[in-house]
Amino acid sequence: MKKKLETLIQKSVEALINQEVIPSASYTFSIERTRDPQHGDYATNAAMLLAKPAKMNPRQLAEKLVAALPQDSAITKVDIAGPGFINFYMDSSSQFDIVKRIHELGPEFGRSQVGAGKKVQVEFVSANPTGPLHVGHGRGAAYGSAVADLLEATGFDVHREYYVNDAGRQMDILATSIWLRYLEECGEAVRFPDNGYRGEYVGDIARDLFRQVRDDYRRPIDLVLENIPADEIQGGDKEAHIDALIAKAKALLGVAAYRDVFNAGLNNILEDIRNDLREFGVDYQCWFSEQQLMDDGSVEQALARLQASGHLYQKDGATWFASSNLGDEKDRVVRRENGQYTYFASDIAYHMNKLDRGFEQIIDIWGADHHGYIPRVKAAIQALGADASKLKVLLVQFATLYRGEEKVQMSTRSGEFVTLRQLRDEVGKDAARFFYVMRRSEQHMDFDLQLATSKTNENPVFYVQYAHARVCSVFRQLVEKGLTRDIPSGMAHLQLLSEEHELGLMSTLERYPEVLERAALTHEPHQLILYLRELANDFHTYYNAHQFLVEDDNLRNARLNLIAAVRQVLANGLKLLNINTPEAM
RNA sequence: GCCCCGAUAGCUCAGUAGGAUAGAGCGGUCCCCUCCUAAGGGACAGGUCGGCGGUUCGAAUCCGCCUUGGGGCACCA
Repeated sequence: MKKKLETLIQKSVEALINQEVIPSASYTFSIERTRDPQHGDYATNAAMLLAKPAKMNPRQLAEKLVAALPQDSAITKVDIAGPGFINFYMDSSSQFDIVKRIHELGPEFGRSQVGAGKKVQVEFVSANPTGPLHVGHGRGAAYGSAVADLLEATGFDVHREYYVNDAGRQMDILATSIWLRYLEECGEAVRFPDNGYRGEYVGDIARDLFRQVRDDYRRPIDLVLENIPADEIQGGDKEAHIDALIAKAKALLGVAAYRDVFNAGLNNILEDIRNDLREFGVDYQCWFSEQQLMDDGSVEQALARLQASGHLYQKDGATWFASSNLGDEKDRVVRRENGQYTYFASDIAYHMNKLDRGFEQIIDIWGADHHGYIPRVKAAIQALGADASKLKVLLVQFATLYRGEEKVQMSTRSGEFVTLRQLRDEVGKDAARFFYVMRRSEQHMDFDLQLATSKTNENPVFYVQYAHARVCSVFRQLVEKGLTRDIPSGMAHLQLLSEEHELGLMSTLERYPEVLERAALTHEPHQLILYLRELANDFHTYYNAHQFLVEDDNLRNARLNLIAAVRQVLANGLKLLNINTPEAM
């Protein structure tokens, strides 16, 4: 319809060019669905945009444009309004088709092929396996899976991935923390390091370990603390302190035993994260191990490639990547003076791997605090010979947690944080997902636990779910009242749906595919939420204004078909967001 | 200091390629169940769109400067 109008207006413009009213050139103008029904169904700003080249006032030009407009049966009326808008009123007989289309397509309604099978990878959450997921990760999980699901619904070939940072110092700190808790369990008088992981789960893992190996990994605490520099609270450096403890753990335990403690932590926590996400409705095609990149030589290969293309150099005993030539603000170390690769080195290898797997678009979803990291990764992609625009980094701002008025401080290390699992237990999966995705991802978000956990809270997810349940309820009432429903008859009498509420509802239904496509392409799932709230609102208003189960068979059947279409679209949207569609509440 | 993201109703936020009178939810005041779940609906009140310039027929939206909140600037991950 929009396209049709566009060609009609284009013809009109060409006519005026031929009459030399407007200088010859190609002009772009917009055609929009109007917000206010008083402005017809569609409007164009063509007259206002062409007023200047035509050296005429917009309203006069609009009149000429309208006069030159070819006749078309779909247009019932054309108006000139405001500063020079041309408003189009369309023939209403076609608007009923939407009810039929939704009925025919069912769950498929709204899905499309705009993605044309393009291979897209979406990497999200990728939290370090050093502790359970907290509510900050939850936002990334909800947002990332919504983006992936939207892309899939619009025809992209989507691959969801979690990058597991199972190598590196943080994991050693975890392993050492577990070992120290284990020593406590054995009866040693341990002083826990300031920089260790203090969460309860560390103790849990340690106790499990103790049950399995008893005293096998026990070493006298005096021996452990021998030659360890002072901790922060003792006036020393907490980093040096913990590093020395890690080294000592490795030395006293030996490779195999240390590995055992390390894996106890990794496997335990990873399993927990996996279950957590699965229960949250988030599934991955791949859990990608950083350690594997180290083990299979990918990191070396990646660096060799950068070396070969002249992007690496040595300085101060370290190996540097000359990223500042490629848009980064400074060069970055990839291999430390001590011979160890940096986290960035494995990330280069990881992105090389992504490129090699043939993804046409790579989407990384990160916490907003990592934004400074973007230029160097883009630089790496360029240095590897690919187009930096293949990588799209989407940032998710923190969800600031409140308990009533009080802000909840969160730190994984200190162990004072609210986990995603706790959140789910308190507010449920549906409310959690809905809340997280309701806001634009780059917007800071206040998540008041007390409000979200309150039973009496007016949770917006209920509002949408309730609309769905209400439709179901009407169909139950239909049976109870001994009335019948005839779908074909309803379709044949859709023109009886002439109430303002009904026409508005149909036009809202018609927008769903556009909303879905737009939400997917802009990576903005909140647009879908907004739409669902609007649709629910339209329905509730209609519900209050009119009776559906009326005596008149034809009208009743038509109305039932309309509300069935509403239910279908609500269900399609909610399912896409992995939110339940209750039949009764 | 440099970089990123914000600043819109009392609060939390939308605002679709610059468009017509800036919207919603919550909170406030008032109204609507002899009727398909009132977990609903309707009405009213509430705004210098952080500020000042600029671009133009037209700016919350684009550009510049400023104020202000958060975040980031490692041989940590």
